[in-house]
Amino acid sequence: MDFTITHRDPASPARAGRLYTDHGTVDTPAFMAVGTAGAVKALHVRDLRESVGSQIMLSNTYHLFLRPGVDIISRAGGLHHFNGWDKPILTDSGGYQIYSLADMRKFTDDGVVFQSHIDGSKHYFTPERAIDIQRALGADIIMAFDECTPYPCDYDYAKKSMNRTHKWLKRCMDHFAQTECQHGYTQALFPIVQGSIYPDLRKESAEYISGMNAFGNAIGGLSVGEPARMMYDMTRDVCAILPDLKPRYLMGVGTPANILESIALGVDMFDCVMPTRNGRNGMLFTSRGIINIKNEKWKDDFSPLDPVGTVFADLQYTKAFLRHLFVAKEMLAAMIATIHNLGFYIWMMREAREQIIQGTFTDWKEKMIKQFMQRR
RNA sequence: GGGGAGAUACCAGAGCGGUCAAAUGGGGCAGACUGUAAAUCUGUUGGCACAGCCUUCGAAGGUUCGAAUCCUCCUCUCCCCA
Repeated sequence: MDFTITHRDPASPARAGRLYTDHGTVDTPAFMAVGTAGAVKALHVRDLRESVGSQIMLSNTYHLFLRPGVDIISRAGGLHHFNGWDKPILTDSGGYQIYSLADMRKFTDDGVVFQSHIDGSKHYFTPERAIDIQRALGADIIMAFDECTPYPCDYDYAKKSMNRTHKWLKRCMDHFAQTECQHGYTQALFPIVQGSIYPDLRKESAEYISGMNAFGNAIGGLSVGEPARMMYDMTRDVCAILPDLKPRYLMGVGTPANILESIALGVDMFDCVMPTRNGRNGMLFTSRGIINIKNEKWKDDFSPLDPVGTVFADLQYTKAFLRHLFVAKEMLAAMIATIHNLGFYIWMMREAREQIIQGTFTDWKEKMIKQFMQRR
Protein backbone atom coordinates (compact mmCIF):
# COMPACT_ATOMS: atom_id res chain seq x y z
CA MET A 1 0.00 0.00 0.00
CA ASP A 2 1.23 3.47 -0.79
CA PHE A 3 0.15 7.09 -0.61
CA THR A 4 1.53 9.94 -2.68
CA ILE A 5 0.66 13.61 -2.61
CA THR A 6 0.81 14.91 -6.16
CA HIS A 7 -0.41 18.48 -5.86
CA ARG A 8 -0.84 21.12 -3.20
CA ASP A 9 -3.18 24.08 -3.14
CA PRO A 10 -1.16 27.29 -3.05
CA ALA A 11 -3.66 29.07 -0.76
CA SER A 12 -4.47 26.36 1.80
CA PRO A 13 -3.24 23.06 3.24
CA ALA A 14 -5.47 21.23 0.75
CA ARG A 15 -3.73 18.55 -1.25
CA ALA A 16 -4.46 16.07 -4.01
CA GLY A 17 -3.00 12.61 -3.92
CA ARG A 18 -3.29 8.94 -4.72
CA LEU A 19 -3.78 6.02 -2.42
CA TYR A 20 -2.64 2.69 -3.87
CA THR A 21 -4.10 -0.53 -2.48
CA ASP A 22 -4.14 -4.14 -3.60
CA HIS A 23 -7.69 -3.55 -4.80
CA GLY A 24 -6.96 -0.44 -6.81
CA THR A 25 -6.23 3.23 -6.60
CA VAL A 26 -8.14 5.91 -4.76
CA ASP A 27 -7.80 9.52 -5.84
CA THR A 28 -7.81 11.93 -2.93
CA PRO A 29 -9.57 13.89 -1.61
CA ALA A 30 -11.96 10.93 -1.52
CA PHE A 31 -15.44 10.29 -0.27
CA MET A 32 -16.35 6.77 0.86
CA ALA A 33 -19.95 5.67 0.48
CA VAL A 34 -21.18 3.97 3.63
CA GLY A 35 -22.26 0.35 3.25
CA THR A 36 -22.66 -0.58 6.89
CA ALA A 37 -23.82 -4.14 6.40
CA GLY A 38 -21.71 -4.75 3.33
CA ALA A 39 -24.08 -2.99 0.95
CA VAL A 40 -24.75 0.65 0.23
CA LYS A 41 -28.45 0.77 0.95
CA ALA A 42 -30.59 0.90 -2.20
CA LEU A 43 -27.60 0.63 -4.54
CA HIS A 44 -25.98 -2.13 -6.61
CA VAL A 45 -22.19 -2.32 -6.56
CA ARG A 46 -22.35 -1.94 -10.33
CA ASP A 47 -24.03 1.43 -9.94
CA LEU A 48 -21.67 2.38 -7.13
CA ARG A 49 -18.76 1.68 -9.45
CA GLU A 50 -20.00 2.69 -12.88
CA SER A 51 -22.75 5.26 -12.33
CA VAL A 52 -21.57 6.92 -9.13
CA GLY A 53 -17.89 6.41 -9.81
CA SER A 54 -16.89 5.44 -6.26
CA GLN A 55 -13.36 4.15 -5.81
CA ILE A 56 -13.75 2.93 -2.23
CA MET A 57 -16.54 1.98 0.14
CA LEU A 58 -16.90 1.65 3.90
CA SER A 59 -18.40 -1.17 5.95
CA ASN A 60 -18.85 -1.85 9.62
CA THR A 61 -17.22 -4.52 11.74
CA TYR A 62 -19.91 -4.57 14.41
CA HIS A 63 -22.77 -5.04 11.95
CA LEU A 64 -21.06 -7.71 9.87
CA PHE A 65 -19.93 -9.50 13.02
CA LEU A 66 -23.54 -9.74 14.19
CA ARG A 67 -24.93 -10.58 10.79
CA PRO A 68 -24.08 -12.67 8.81
CA GLY A 69 -21.13 -13.42 11.14
CA VAL A 70 -17.39 -13.32 10.56
CA ASP A 71 -17.17 -17.01 9.73
CA ILE A 72 -19.46 -16.67 6.73
CA ILE A 73 -17.55 -13.74 5.27
CA SER A 74 -14.24 -15.39 5.94
CA ARG A 75 -15.38 -18.57 4.20
CA ALA A 76 -16.63 -16.46 1.29
CA GLY A 77 -13.03 -15.34 0.82
CA GLY A 78 -13.37 -11.97 2.52
CA LEU A 79 -15.78 -9.09 2.18
CA HIS A 80 -14.75 -8.24 -1.39
CA HIS A 81 -15.77 -11.68 -2.58
CA PHE A 82 -18.83 -11.78 -0.41
CA ASN A 83 -20.40 -8.53 -1.58
CA GLY A 84 -18.95 -8.34 -5.07
CA TRP A 85 -17.14 -5.03 -4.60
CA ASP A 86 -13.63 -5.63 -5.90
CA LYS A 87 -12.32 -2.13 -5.20
CA PRO A 88 -10.90 -0.90 -1.91
CA ILE A 89 -12.90 -1.25 1.29
CA LEU A 90 -12.44 0.37 4.68
CA THR A 91 -14.04 -1.15 7.75
CA ASP A 92 -14.88 0.82 10.83
CA SER A 93 -13.97 -1.02 13.99
CA GLY A 94 -17.22 -0.81 15.89
CA GLY A 95 -15.94 2.14 17.89
CA TYR A 96 -18.78 4.30 16.66
CA GLN A 97 -21.29 1.81 18.01
CA ILE A 98 -19.87 2.38 21.50
CA TYR A 99 -21.17 5.90 21.01
CA SER A 100 -24.42 5.30 19.14
CA LEU A 101 -25.47 2.27 21.21
CA ALA A 102 -24.48 3.95 24.45
CA ASP A 103 -27.42 2.56 26.41
CA MET A 104 -26.66 -1.00 25.25
CA ARG A 105 -23.01 -1.29 26.25
CA LYS A 106 -20.87 -1.83 29.34
CA PHE A 107 -17.16 -1.15 29.75
CA THR A 108 -15.00 -3.74 31.46
CA ASP A 109 -11.30 -3.52 32.28
CA ASP A 110 -10.10 -4.26 28.80
CA GLY A 111 -13.07 -4.07 26.44
CA VAL A 112 -16.75 -3.42 25.93
CA VAL A 113 -19.79 -5.66 26.26
CA PHE A 114 -22.31 -4.81 23.58
CA GLN A 115 -25.89 -5.79 23.45
CA SER A 116 -26.95 -6.59 19.91
CA HIS A 117 -29.44 -4.09 18.52
CA ILE A 118 -30.93 -7.00 16.59
CA ASP A 119 -31.75 -9.55 19.28
CA GLY A 120 -30.32 -8.17 22.52
CA SER A 121 -27.63 -10.86 22.75
CA LYS A 122 -24.42 -9.85 24.51
CA HIS A 123 -21.04 -9.71 22.76
CA TYR A 124 -17.59 -8.80 23.98
CA PHE A 125 -15.29 -6.56 21.94
CA THR A 126 -11.65 -5.93 22.80
CA PRO A 127 -9.03 -4.15 20.69
CA GLU A 128 -7.54 -7.53 19.80
CA ARG A 129 -10.90 -8.92 18.82
CA ALA A 130 -11.71 -5.88 16.66
CA ILE A 131 -8.44 -6.48 14.80
CA ASP A 132 -9.06 -10.21 14.45
CA ILE A 133 -12.50 -9.59 13.00
CA GLN A 134 -11.20 -6.99 10.58
CA ARG A 135 -8.39 -9.33 9.55
CA ALA A 136 -11.02 -11.91 8.72
CA LEU A 137 -13.29 -9.46 6.91
CA GLY A 138 -10.29 -8.39 4.85
CA ALA A 139 -10.85 -4.69 4.24
CA ASP A 140 -7.90 -2.82 2.74
CA ILE A 141 -7.99 -0.23 5.50
CA ILE A 142 -9.05 -1.20 8.99
CA MET A 143 -9.66 1.07 11.96
CA ALA A 144 -8.39 1.01 15.51
CA PHE A 145 -10.96 0.22 18.19
CA ASP A 146 -11.74 3.56 19.83
CA GLU A 147 -14.39 5.33 21.82
CA CYS A 148 -16.18 8.16 20.04
CA THR A 149 -17.23 10.64 22.72
CA PRO A 150 -20.60 12.37 22.49
CA TYR A 151 -21.21 16.12 22.39
CA PRO A 152 -21.37 17.71 24.80
CA CYS A 153 -18.78 15.81 26.82
CA ASP A 154 -17.20 17.13 29.99
CA TYR A 155 -13.45 17.53 30.10
CA ASP A 156 -12.76 14.81 32.62
CA TYR A 157 -14.66 12.20 30.70
CA ALA A 158 -13.14 13.32 27.40
CA LYS A 159 -9.68 12.91 28.90
CA LYS A 160 -10.45 9.56 30.46
CA SER A 161 -11.97 8.32 27.23
CA MET A 162 -9.05 9.59 25.16
CA ASN A 163 -6.60 7.78 27.40
CA ARG A 164 -8.60 4.60 27.05
CA THR A 165 -8.61 5.00 23.26
CA HIS A 166 -4.84 5.46 23.37
CA LYS A 167 -4.37 2.32 25.48
CA TRP A 168 -6.59 0.40 23.15
CA LEU A 169 -4.65 1.75 20.18
CA LYS A 170 -1.41 0.35 21.50
CA ARG A 171 -3.04 -3.05 21.81
CA CYS A 172 -4.53 -2.75 18.33
CA MET A 173 -1.14 -1.88 16.85
CA ASP A 174 0.59 -4.74 18.67
CA HIS A 175 -2.03 -7.25 17.66
CA PHE A 176 -2.05 -5.96 14.12
CA ALA A 177 1.71 -6.45 13.92
CA GLN A 178 1.38 -10.02 15.17
CA THR A 179 -1.33 -11.07 12.72
CA GLU A 180 -1.83 -11.22 8.99
CA CYS A 181 -4.61 -10.68 6.52
CA GLN A 182 -6.38 -13.96 5.96
CA HIS A 183 -6.99 -13.42 2.28
CA GLY A 184 -3.58 -12.76 0.80
CA TYR A 185 -3.32 -9.01 0.41
CA THR A 186 -2.14 -5.99 2.35
CA GLN A 187 -4.14 -4.27 5.04
CA ALA A 188 -3.39 -0.93 6.72
CA LEU A 189 -4.46 0.05 10.22
CA PHE A 190 -5.48 3.66 10.90
CA PRO A 191 -5.40 4.96 14.47
CA ILE A 192 -7.96 7.55 15.54
CA VAL A 193 -7.46 10.91 17.24
CA GLN A 194 -9.96 11.73 19.99
CA GLY A 195 -10.17 14.51 22.59
CA SER A 196 -13.67 15.88 22.06
CA ILE A 197 -13.67 19.69 21.67
CA TYR A 198 -10.70 20.39 23.95
CA PRO A 199 -7.67 21.80 22.11
CA ASP A 200 -5.15 20.49 24.61
CA LEU A 201 -6.62 16.98 24.48
CA ARG A 202 -6.77 17.05 20.70
CA LYS A 203 -3.14 18.15 20.59
CA GLU A 204 -2.09 15.42 23.02
CA SER A 205 -4.04 12.82 21.09
CA ALA A 206 -2.74 13.92 17.70
CA GLU A 207 0.83 13.72 19.01
CA TYR A 208 0.27 10.31 20.51
CA ILE A 209 -1.34 9.01 17.34
CA SER A 210 1.41 10.48 15.15
CA GLY A 211 3.96 8.67 17.27
CA MET A 212 2.48 5.31 16.34
CA ASN A 213 3.80 5.74 12.82
CA ALA A 214 0.79 4.16 11.16
CA PHE A 215 0.19 4.15 7.41
CA GLY A 216 -2.59 6.74 7.73
CA ASN A 217 -4.42 8.56 10.49
CA ALA A 218 -8.01 9.33 11.33
CA ILE A 219 -9.80 12.07 13.23
CA GLY A 220 -12.79 10.82 15.19
CA GLY A 221 -15.27 12.20 17.69
CA LEU A 222 -16.34 15.12 15.51
CA SER A 223 -19.60 15.88 13.70
CA VAL A 224 -21.52 14.52 16.66
CA GLY A 225 -23.56 17.68 17.24
CA GLU A 226 -20.94 20.34 17.98
CA PRO A 227 -21.03 23.64 16.05
CA ALA A 228 -19.27 23.45 12.69
CA ARG A 229 -16.85 26.16 13.80
CA MET A 230 -15.62 23.89 16.61
CA MET A 231 -15.28 20.96 14.27
CA TYR A 232 -13.11 23.01 11.90
CA ASP A 233 -10.98 24.32 14.76
CA MET A 234 -10.31 20.80 16.04
CA THR A 235 -9.60 19.53 12.55
CA ARG A 236 -7.18 22.36 11.87
CA ASP A 237 -5.29 21.80 15.12
CA VAL A 238 -5.05 18.06 14.56
CA CYS A 239 -4.03 18.30 10.89
CA ALA A 240 -1.21 20.62 11.89
CA ILE A 241 0.24 17.82 14.00
CA LEU A 242 -0.53 14.66 12.00
CA PRO A 243 2.24 13.59 9.58
CA ASP A 244 1.95 15.61 6.41
CA LEU A 245 2.81 12.82 4.00
CA LYS A 246 0.26 10.34 5.29
CA PRO A 247 -3.42 10.21 4.46
CA ARG A 248 -5.78 11.92 6.88
CA TYR A 249 -9.27 10.63 7.31
CA LEU A 250 -12.00 12.74 8.98
CA MET A 251 -14.56 10.21 10.16
CA GLY A 252 -18.27 10.73 9.64
CA VAL A 253 -18.09 14.08 7.86
CA GLY A 254 -20.31 15.47 6.51
CA THR A 255 -22.34 18.01 4.62
CA PRO A 256 -20.91 19.18 1.29
CA ALA A 257 -19.80 22.41 2.97
CA ASN A 258 -18.20 20.50 5.90
CA ILE A 259 -16.22 18.38 3.45
CA LEU A 260 -14.99 21.28 1.35
CA GLU A 261 -13.92 23.23 4.42
CA SER A 262 -12.12 20.18 5.77
CA ILE A 263 -10.33 19.53 2.49
CA ALA A 264 -9.07 23.07 2.85
CA LEU A 265 -7.64 22.08 6.25
CA GLY A 266 -5.69 19.19 4.75
CA VAL A 267 -8.05 16.22 5.07
CA ASP A 268 -7.86 13.52 2.39
CA MET A 269 -10.64 11.06 3.16
CA PHE A 270 -14.24 11.28 4.28
CA ASP A 271 -17.27 9.12 4.84
CA CYS A 272 -20.80 9.97 5.85
CA VAL A 273 -24.26 8.43 5.80
CA MET A 274 -25.73 11.76 4.81
CA PRO A 275 -25.98 11.29 1.04
CA THR A 276 -27.51 7.84 1.45
CA ARG A 277 -29.68 8.18 4.54
CA ASN A 278 -30.87 11.70 3.87
CA GLY A 279 -31.44 10.69 0.28
CA ARG A 280 -33.75 7.89 1.37
CA ASN A 281 -35.53 10.48 3.48
CA GLY A 282 -36.07 12.83 0.54
CA MET A 283 -33.16 15.26 0.80
CA LEU A 284 -31.31 15.87 -2.45
CA PHE A 285 -27.91 17.50 -2.76
CA THR A 286 -27.80 19.16 -6.15
CA SER A 287 -25.52 21.49 -8.04
CA ARG A 288 -28.06 24.24 -7.28
CA GLY A 289 -28.45 23.64 -3.55
CA ILE A 290 -30.30 21.35 -1.21
CA ILE A 291 -33.91 20.41 -1.83
CA ASN A 292 -36.53 18.36 -0.03
CA ILE A 293 -38.02 16.51 -2.95
CA LYS A 294 -41.08 15.56 -0.88
CA ASN A 295 -42.23 19.19 -0.70
CA GLU A 296 -45.45 19.98 -2.51
CA LYS A 297 -43.78 22.63 -4.66
CA TRP A 298 -42.09 19.95 -6.79
CA LYS A 299 -45.31 18.14 -7.67
CA ASP A 300 -45.48 19.60 -11.18
CA ASP A 301 -41.84 20.48 -11.74
CA PHE A 302 -40.95 18.45 -14.80
CA SER A 303 -37.34 19.60 -14.97
CA PRO A 304 -34.57 16.98 -14.54
CA LEU A 305 -33.35 16.19 -11.02
CA ASP A 306 -30.08 17.95 -11.71
CA PRO A 307 -29.56 19.36 -15.20
CA VAL A 308 -25.78 19.37 -14.79
CA GLY A 309 -25.56 16.17 -12.75
CA THR A 310 -23.14 13.44 -13.73
CA VAL A 311 -25.29 10.39 -13.01
CA PHE A 312 -27.71 8.98 -15.57
CA ALA A 313 -30.61 9.33 -13.14
CA ASP A 314 -30.12 13.09 -12.98
CA LEU A 315 -31.41 13.53 -16.52
CA GLN A 316 -33.49 10.37 -16.71
CA TYR A 317 -35.96 11.43 -14.00
CA THR A 318 -37.85 14.61 -13.24
CA LYS A 319 -38.40 16.21 -9.85
CA ALA A 320 -42.14 15.67 -10.19
CA PHE A 321 -41.68 11.94 -10.84
CA LEU A 322 -39.25 11.42 -7.99
CA ARG A 323 -41.58 13.31 -5.65
CA HIS A 324 -44.40 11.04 -6.76
CA LEU A 325 -42.26 7.97 -6.00
CA PHE A 326 -41.55 9.27 -2.49
CA VAL A 327 -45.17 10.10 -1.81
CA ALA A 328 -46.21 6.67 -3.10
CA LYS A 329 -43.46 5.06 -1.02
CA GLU A 330 -42.00 3.29 -4.03
CA MET A 331 -38.62 1.62 -3.48
CA LEU A 332 -37.34 3.25 -6.63
CA ALA A 333 -37.49 6.60 -4.81
CA ALA A 334 -34.71 5.55 -2.43
CA MET A 335 -32.70 4.07 -5.29
CA ILE A 336 -32.84 7.22 -7.40
CA ALA A 337 -32.16 9.57 -4.48
CA THR A 338 -29.20 7.44 -3.38
CA ILE A 339 -27.59 7.22 -6.77
CA HIS A 340 -28.10 10.92 -7.31
CA ASN A 341 -26.70 12.04 -3.95
CA LEU A 342 -23.68 9.76 -4.09
CA GLY A 343 -23.11 10.85 -7.67
CA PHE A 344 -23.14 14.42 -6.48
CA TYR A 345 -20.71 13.77 -3.61
CA ILE A 346 -18.30 11.89 -5.83
CA TRP A 347 -18.52 14.55 -8.51
CA MET A 348 -17.78 17.18 -5.87
CA MET A 349 -14.67 15.29 -4.75
CA ARG A 350 -13.41 14.88 -8.30
CA GLU A 351 -13.98 18.56 -8.93
CA ALA A 352 -12.27 19.55 -5.67
CA ARG A 353 -9.29 17.44 -6.68
CA GLU A 354 -9.19 19.02 -10.11
CA GLN A 355 -9.35 22.51 -8.60
CA ILE A 356 -6.46 21.69 -6.26
CA ILE A 357 -4.45 20.46 -9.22
CA GLN A 358 -5.26 23.65 -11.12
CA GLY A 359 -4.44 25.78 -8.10
CA THR A 360 -7.92 27.31 -8.00
CA PHE A 361 -9.39 25.33 -5.12
CA THR A 362 -9.91 28.10 -2.59
CA ASP A 363 -11.97 30.39 -4.81
CA TRP A 364 -13.99 27.50 -6.15
CA LYS A 365 -14.65 26.22 -2.64
CA GLU A 366 -16.03 29.58 -1.50
CA LYS A 367 -18.35 29.72 -4.49
CA MET A 368 -19.57 26.17 -3.93
CA ILE A 369 -20.26 26.70 -0.24
CA LYS A 370 -22.39 29.75 -1.03
CA GLN A 371 -24.50 27.55 -3.25
CA PHE A 372 -24.96 24.97 -0.50
CA MET A 373 -26.09 27.60 1.96
CA GLN A 374 -29.24 28.09 -0.03
CA ARG A 375 -32.22 25.82 0.46
CA ARG A 376 -34.51 25.65 -2.48
C1' G B 1 -93.54 -5.84 1.58
C1' G B 2 -91.50 -7.03 6.88
C1' G B 3 -87.54 -6.33 10.49
C1' G B 4 -82.96 -4.08 12.05
C1' A B 5 -78.50 -0.81 12.07
C1' G B 6 -76.40 3.72 11.02
C1' A B 7 -75.07 8.97 9.23
C1' U B 8 -68.79 12.36 13.36
C1' A B 9 -63.01 16.49 10.63
C1' C B 10 -59.60 14.69 3.77
C1' C B 11 -60.62 8.94 4.64
C1' A B 12 -61.60 5.10 8.29
C1' G B 13 -63.33 5.25 13.11
C1' A B 14 -63.92 6.32 18.83
C1' G B 15 -67.02 9.37 21.69
C1' C B 16 -72.96 8.46 23.73
C1' G B 17 -75.45 15.25 28.67
C1' G B 18 -70.62 19.26 30.82
C1' U B 19 -63.19 18.05 31.65
C1' C B 20 -64.98 17.86 23.12
C1' A B 21 -62.49 21.78 18.18
C1' A B 22 -63.77 16.16 19.29
C1' A B 23 -59.43 9.75 20.95
C1' U B 24 -56.76 6.54 17.50
C1' G B 25 -55.09 4.97 12.53
C1' G B 26 -54.33 6.42 7.63
C1' G B 27 -53.67 10.42 4.30
C1' G B 28 -51.88 15.63 3.71
C1' C B 29 -48.25 19.42 4.95
C1' A B 30 -43.51 20.80 7.14
C1' G B 31 -38.98 19.75 9.76
C1' A B 32 -34.85 16.67 11.40
C1' C B 33 -31.02 13.28 9.89
C1' U B 34 -22.97 13.94 9.86
C1' G B 35 -17.32 6.73 11.43
C1' U B 36 -26.27 3.95 9.73
C1' A B 37 -30.42 0.26 15.93
C1' A B 38 -32.95 4.85 10.25
C1' A B 39 -37.03 2.95 3.08
C1' U B 40 -36.48 6.36 9.98
C1' C B 41 -38.08 9.94 13.56
C1' U B 42 -40.57 14.60 15.13
C1' G B 43 -44.17 18.43 14.63
C1' U B 44 -48.63 19.87 12.53
C1' U B 45 -53.50 19.03 10.21
C1' G B 46 -61.68 23.81 11.17
C1' G B 47 -61.22 29.51 11.08
C1' C B 48 -59.32 33.91 13.19
C1' A B 49 -57.69 40.04 15.33
C1' C B 50 -54.81 32.74 18.28
C1' A B 51 -53.02 32.11 26.99
C1' G B 52 -59.14 34.19 23.71
C1' C B 53 -63.07 34.06 20.42
C1' C B 54 -66.05 32.18 16.22
C1' U B 55 -68.22 28.10 13.16
C1' U B 56 -68.43 22.43 13.25
C1' C B 57 -70.31 15.98 14.54
C1' G B 58 -76.45 14.40 7.71
C1' A B 59 -80.92 18.67 7.67
C1' A B 60 -84.60 21.28 10.51
C1' G B 61 -86.99 21.91 15.05
C1' G B 62 -87.20 20.86 20.43
C1' U B 63 -85.73 19.45 25.85
C1' U B 64 -81.81 21.38 29.18
C1' C B 65 -78.08 26.16 32.86
C1' G B 66 -75.38 23.10 29.12
C1' A B 67 -76.22 18.59 23.30
C1' A B 68 -71.78 15.17 18.72
C1' U B 69 -74.34 12.78 22.84
C1' C B 70 -81.72 13.02 24.79
C1' C B 71 -86.73 13.86 21.90
C1' U B 72 -89.61 14.90 17.12
C1' C B 73 -89.59 15.02 12.06
C1' C B 74 -87.11 14.98 7.29
C1' U B 75 -83.22 13.15 3.88
C1' C B 76 -79.83 9.41 2.74
C1' U B 77 -76.96 4.70 3.49
C1' C B 78 -76.27 -0.37 4.87
C1' C B 79 -77.84 -5.39 6.63
C1' C B 80 -81.38 -9.55 7.32
C1' C B 81 -86.11 -12.03 6.00
C1' A B 82 -89.77 -12.49 1.97
